[in-house]
Amino acid sequence: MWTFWTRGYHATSIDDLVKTTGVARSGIYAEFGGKEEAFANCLEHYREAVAGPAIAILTNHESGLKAIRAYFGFFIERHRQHGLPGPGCFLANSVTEMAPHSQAALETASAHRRDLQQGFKAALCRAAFELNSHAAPDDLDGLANFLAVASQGLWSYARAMDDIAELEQFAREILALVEARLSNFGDAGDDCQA
Amino acid sequence: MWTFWTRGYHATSIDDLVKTTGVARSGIYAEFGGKEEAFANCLEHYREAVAGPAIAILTNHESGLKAIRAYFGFFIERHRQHGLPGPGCFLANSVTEMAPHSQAALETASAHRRDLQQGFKAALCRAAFELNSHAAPDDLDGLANFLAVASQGLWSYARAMDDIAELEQFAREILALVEARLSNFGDAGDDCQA
DNA sequence: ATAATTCAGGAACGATCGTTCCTTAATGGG
DNA sequence: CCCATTAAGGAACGATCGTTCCTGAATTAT
Repeated sequence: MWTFWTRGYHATSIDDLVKTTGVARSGIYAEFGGKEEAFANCLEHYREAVAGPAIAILTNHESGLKAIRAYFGFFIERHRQHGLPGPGCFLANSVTEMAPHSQAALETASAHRRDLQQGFKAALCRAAFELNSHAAPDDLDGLANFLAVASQGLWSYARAMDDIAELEQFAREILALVEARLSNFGDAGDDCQA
Repeated sequence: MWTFWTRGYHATSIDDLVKTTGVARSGIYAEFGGKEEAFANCLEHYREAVAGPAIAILTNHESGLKAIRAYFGFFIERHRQHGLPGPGCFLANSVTEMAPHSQAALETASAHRRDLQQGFKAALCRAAFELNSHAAPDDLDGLANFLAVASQGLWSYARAMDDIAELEQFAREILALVEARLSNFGDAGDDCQA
């Protein structure tokens, strides 16, 4: 999976897979059936083993705000350990490379985006309660969508950056924006006119 | 350029270029020297002919807020005309595909990111003045960085979406977030403690 | 009108691609 | 101890890759 993840589909040859995995040529075809199916398999495995646990952070914490902070903290910590530039998000990379020519990759990625958006939505609901925010459900949907886009953007940027401090600043800025917006909803009926 | 843009570097063959551009095989090598150089040339051309004018929107409007709104409006309008899924941002696509293995693509893209960030910064300075915001220069840097990341995320998402209304919602949410944060700075010394 | 020059178009090269198939070493049942 | 079964390792296939080179038609200068 790592090879597909870092190099992408087209830039990875069967020879590369043989060398990096140790599995013999025939083994790859016996187990998966070919390059395309092996790639799809890796994409699914990534969703379960990498993306899934990351999204689970959003639902594991009781506090919504802490959950969102923990999600971005996990992101930063991961890149602090592995170093920059990172491999990015395998799903996002694949969509960029394959879409709009591969329907399968597109569907897998949109399923992932839905999961991520729902995770953020659930955390935001709790956060809005904690902050006594008067945000409407539609507002939280919009915020959740935004957080999904922003976090995907962060993952993508991590593939092309070499300064972890800059990445941290981005993450902090996103958190500050969301908190400001949430409290903006909360104050909406009190002292603001918008 | 369009072929490289939509399909990416590795998935585009010289045959594809011959068929889509009409230029003969030898012409491509006579004019550019090879596939890699042709790709680099397209990347530079994209920066000048596509990314440049888009960034110029941010500096052309006198009003900072209008400039930022116009930038995202241009983005939406472009995708409304061309239809979804769009080709994404050629520079961002290339970074995702080539980084971290191609230093050249990485440098071109980071130069683009700097341009975009500076464009947003200039517009934000004017916007902060318009709104009587008390945001510090560092705050505006952070906001500009955020806007750069978010707009890149939007371009990337446009490559994998088919509903323009959803794209519009994302753009509106980003604008709302930035405006909320700007006015949050403005109120910082008045009735908030953060 | 003729000769020199240019450049599009395509044939052909070696390398590498994804895939298939055959050989061979390891394993388990008789 | 011997044979049937399995799976790994690598040779080899046609197709396609990026690149080079050659041919022939169009153009320009003399």
